[in-house]
Amino acid sequence: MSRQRANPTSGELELLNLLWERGALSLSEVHDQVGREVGYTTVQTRLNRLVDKGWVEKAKSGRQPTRYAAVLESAAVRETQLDHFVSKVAQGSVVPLVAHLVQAASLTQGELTELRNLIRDAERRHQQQNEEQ
Amino acid sequence: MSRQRANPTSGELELLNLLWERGALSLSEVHDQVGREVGYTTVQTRLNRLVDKGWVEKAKSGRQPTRYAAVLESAAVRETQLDHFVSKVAQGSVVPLVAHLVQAASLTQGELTELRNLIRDAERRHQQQNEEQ
DNA sequence: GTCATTTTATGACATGTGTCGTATTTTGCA
DNA sequence: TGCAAAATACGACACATGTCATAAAATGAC
Repeated sequence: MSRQRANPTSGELELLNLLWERGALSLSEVHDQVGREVGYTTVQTRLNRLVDKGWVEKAKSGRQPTRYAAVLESAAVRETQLDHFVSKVAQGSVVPLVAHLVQAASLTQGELTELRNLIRDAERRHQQQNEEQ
Repeated sequence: MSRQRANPTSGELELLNLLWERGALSLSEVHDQVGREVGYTTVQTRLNRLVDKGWVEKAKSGRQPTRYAAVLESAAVRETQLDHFVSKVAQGSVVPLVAHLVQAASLTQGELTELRNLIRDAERRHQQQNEEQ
């Protein structure tokens, strides 16, 4: 897996997400698992373009059909996209963004607790930095 | 302003952000304030395409040059984009997303407090729902 | 070994967006 | 009023991406 900077479109992400979730897949498997009607060779073309970009790898083993596997790390891509989102879309303002998230996304009790701990840790780090000065 | 669903590209957002921040601008003003080298007529074309989409409005008053103004509400667009982001990019998992935010974005003490309150409110709403059952 | 099925290679077209050049129109000043 | 500058209209090209058709090659069942 590679942590290279990459900014896939939402269509490219459609395929990458599949490969991240299910691991290396053959073309026909990808085609089957794309959850909508789309031509077989359409998927083929798109997958191969991902290969050209170095985001996906082809591996042929024996007589099995070639399997496609994600080269990029999902976490790295998501972080890149998030950073891009914050700077270009949210214009750097994080609070309204999170506000919408905790309201629109119906989070479980457990998730809310996790978030609370996250904030608490960040506040502690802040506290420490202030004391060090 | 309109709350219609819209999914501008990052290039379109470049112009929309300007109009949201500075209000209605003439073409030459937009051109001046785009923070990079780009042809005058390039900006013209892009702005007019935004008009064709109904996302921006042209208003000519007297002999002043036409002014372009955003039709869309910034908050609505950002929310739409965020929802899209959560479902397509983050695959619905909000916690790691917020985790990256509170770590990467260097938030102020005040912002952290706001976030903590946000979470607290959401937890209270949760609590109430449980009691009602 | 033949043949239907599956896999793979290639080429092509449409659309959206970014880019700009040129030409026309409008404005405002001398 | 005439003319330079500013504003506007319009067309064109490039590139990325989504879409697919067609054809060739590989595979496997008989």
